[in-house]
Amino acid sequence: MRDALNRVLELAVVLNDDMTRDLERRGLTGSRAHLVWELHRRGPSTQQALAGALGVTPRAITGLVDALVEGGFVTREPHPRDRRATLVTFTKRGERTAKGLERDHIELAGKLFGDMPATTFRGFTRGLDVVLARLHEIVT
Amino acid sequence: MRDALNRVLELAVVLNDDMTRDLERRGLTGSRAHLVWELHRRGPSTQQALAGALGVTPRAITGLVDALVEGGFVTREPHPRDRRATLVTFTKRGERTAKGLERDHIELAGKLFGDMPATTFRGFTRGLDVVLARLHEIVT
DNA sequence: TATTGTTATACTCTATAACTATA
DNA sequence: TATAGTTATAGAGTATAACAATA
Repeated sequence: MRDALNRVLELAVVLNDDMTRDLERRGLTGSRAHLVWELHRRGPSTQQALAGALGVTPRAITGLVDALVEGGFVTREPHPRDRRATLVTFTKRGERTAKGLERDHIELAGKLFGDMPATTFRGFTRGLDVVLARLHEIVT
Repeated sequence: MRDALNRVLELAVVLNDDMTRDLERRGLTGSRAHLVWELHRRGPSTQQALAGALGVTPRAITGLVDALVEGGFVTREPHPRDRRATLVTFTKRGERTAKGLERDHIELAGKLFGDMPATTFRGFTRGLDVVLARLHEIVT
């Protein structure tokens, strides 16, 4: 069991390193890519909404949006009905980048699972579900 | 396949959050715990050796060791045969903490896998091995 | 000359708290 | 009063580069 946990942790680390390298190729850090990912799912969003989605404080969002504006990925647009708020909105480049992230995600899933025998894949995902359920019990 | 990747990523995130909470209870951050873990495996080590083990620069080790000395987990002892080097060495508290980390690790593995049916566990670990192998191919 | 660990400097991410403008 | 986002300040982790002491 300890070995299984070690391999799960190894998977997490190597996966993170690999994904980080891909993000850097697209001019993003992990945190900035996370924001781009959520913005892609939600459409133009207030910074409050993004803070909730990413689980960080509004102050952290200010920094991430500053960097993404600087990099030409997003703009801050005035909220149509609340002059306190801004709507973080993709530029063309941001849109392209978000779609690229999605392609990377699909491609990675294919590389990891694509040529895995169906029975192995089912066994893996079944175990994964059980582990995730246990983990959520622990956290609660 | 995309869903399987998403669940692997979810596992990584929740596992990391859970372990981080446990580390904080022991007065450690993730990076400092990583150093403690390696020191436990290797015994008293030079900062160069720790930099290699953790995959960071010697400068980063200086900061981590400073914090661990401050927290009473380790001391810097003179190297017996090389006056340039220091041997990072556990205090009693550091020793106890390292053993505590090991117990936490075993306990977590037990919670995650302990009551899993043997066939489910085997299916999971087999899939895990395949995924890890694919991932290491990708990274290479 | 090469290595060990330091200081100097900088960047990313995060947090809390005080503040401005608006609701 | 409450909310959206900012500035101010701080801490953790990391990197590169220049440097001192020692090998």
